[in-house]
Amino acid sequence: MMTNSQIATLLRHVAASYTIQNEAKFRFQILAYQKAADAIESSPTEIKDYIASNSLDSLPGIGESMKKYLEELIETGKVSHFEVILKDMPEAFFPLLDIPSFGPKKAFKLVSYFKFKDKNTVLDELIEKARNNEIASIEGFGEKSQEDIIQAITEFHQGVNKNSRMVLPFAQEIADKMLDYLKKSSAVEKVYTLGSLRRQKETIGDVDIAVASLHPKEVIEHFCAYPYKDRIIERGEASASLLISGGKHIDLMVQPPDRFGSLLQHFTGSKEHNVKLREFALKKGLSLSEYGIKRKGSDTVDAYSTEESFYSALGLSYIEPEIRENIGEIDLAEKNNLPKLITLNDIKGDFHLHSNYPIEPSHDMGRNSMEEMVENAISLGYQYMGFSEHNPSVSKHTSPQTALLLEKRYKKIEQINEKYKKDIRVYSLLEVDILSNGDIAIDIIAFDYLDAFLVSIHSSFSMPRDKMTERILKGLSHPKAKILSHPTTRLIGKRPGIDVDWDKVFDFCHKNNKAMEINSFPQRLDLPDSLVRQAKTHGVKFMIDTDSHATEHMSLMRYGISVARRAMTTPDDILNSWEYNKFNDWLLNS
DNA sequence: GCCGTTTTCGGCCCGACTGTTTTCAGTCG
Repeated sequence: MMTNSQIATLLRHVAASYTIQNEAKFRFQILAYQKAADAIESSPTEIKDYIASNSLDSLPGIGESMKKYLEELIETGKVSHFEVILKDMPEAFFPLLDIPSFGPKKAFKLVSYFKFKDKNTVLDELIEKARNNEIASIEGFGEKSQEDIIQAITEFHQGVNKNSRMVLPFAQEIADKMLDYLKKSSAVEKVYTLGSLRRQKETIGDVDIAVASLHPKEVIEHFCAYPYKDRIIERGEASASLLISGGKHIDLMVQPPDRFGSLLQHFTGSKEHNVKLREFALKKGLSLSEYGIKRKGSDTVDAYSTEESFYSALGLSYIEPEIRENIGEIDLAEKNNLPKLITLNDIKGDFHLHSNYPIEPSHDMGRNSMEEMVENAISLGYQYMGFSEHNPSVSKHTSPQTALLLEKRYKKIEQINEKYKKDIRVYSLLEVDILSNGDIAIDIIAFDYLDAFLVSIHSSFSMPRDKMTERILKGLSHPKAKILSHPTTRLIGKRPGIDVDWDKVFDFCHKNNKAMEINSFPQRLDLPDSLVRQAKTHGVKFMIDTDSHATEHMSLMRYGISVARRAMTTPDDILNSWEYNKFNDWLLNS
């Protein structure tokens, strides 16, 4: 079985081989293979599943030929066309491509020069050659590049065991620290976080920052003097880049205020959005860059101080950063048909809250009392909320004991409703395990003490797809089971999601008025944005919840909102943005 | 090799920075 990332690597190897064989001749094949590799790598759906559903060409950059190659790859484990392209490349060539600052040319030159043979030792051998001063004399290399090779491989070895991408709050913290630092310089007029952090992608590689200033030199000077840097990676007139601890980069770009709009647009990306946007502009005879817009045949570059004016000059309505991912947003902007995305202000309740109310749960309890969480919800302006502690543990309780615990809790929630009735409606919910056979962890005699419940998977994560799908559908089949909580169960960077026939689950949810949760915990963000998009096409509705185990977690809602925005959802799609009566009707009567 | 409101051919984003050069090639985003 090949993973998407392994397939992407294979395609990049093909592109690199083409580059060595004849870059000019294969120029556009090289681009095509790289584009296909990007698309596959960033796709959450396995290639074999695309093939199974015959939808491979829905991926941008996968056409007729690539489709055939991938089918051959999944079926036989190899592609004869690729083998012909790759057969003359030494195997020691490929590991070098993983090293930052190495491309195909440099890698091939060194491997050929030293006649490296072994892919397992080539990195060490190359460092050895550099230390022995055998590289500086090669044509096109020198003392500095010899040193750079040692540094690049060493840093690669240090960083390779770490998770290479950060979860959002971690990256935000790095960015905020730098923003505070930059604001100390009087040369800085405006400063923004851009790149994937501005687009609120679920994980962040590098932190990108833009500054508006009439004195770029001073700004770069100040930036490069950042006390928490490991070293300066590059330093130019309008941009610079720092390495900070953990192998992360902070990249900076500077433009004067009157060109800040095009800089924001350029540096926010995504790369795929920008490429598409520039192709779109070219057809209108316009060439785009961070400096502005150049009309064909003209030498002047028109400046735009805001992104709105930049997009408007292309005949497009403003595109929110979260959806700049080449997912059809440019077409929609051209037709002035972009959806009005959900915002944090639209949210009227949180439905996945763990208090410390003692019901001897199967998993971790919350830290705060029900009252504390209710008061926090009121301060957030919510109109309704639900407590959904984990069910009492199955092994330690008989079914009547569980019912008794839930009855007591129900009375407690009734008291709370009485106390806070002017401000908020509190529902009695529960997060109920779906056991491995599809049964749920509470008995029907407990249902009376619940307005509704969430179901979720907390065990037996690796089951065959058919069995797992059946398990989820069975768990959701109870009338009061309304929400599938953290549906994929993934933990970013730690645990992949479960294997499920999502189309089947989404169809079931749509037909039976069940909701998918968008869990806001930054390590979860589950459903992921791409599956939210997929679910939306089935007509599925969503609950954005925090899964809070303490009052301060309740502010994580913003990350779930980001996921929902990236999936182009509107308030109509998000149940907990609905007015109370409509929402109540869905929860209790649908 | 991909793609389409200039559609089945003939295009394909745009520029910064570095090191090794003396005008440019390679890499990156």
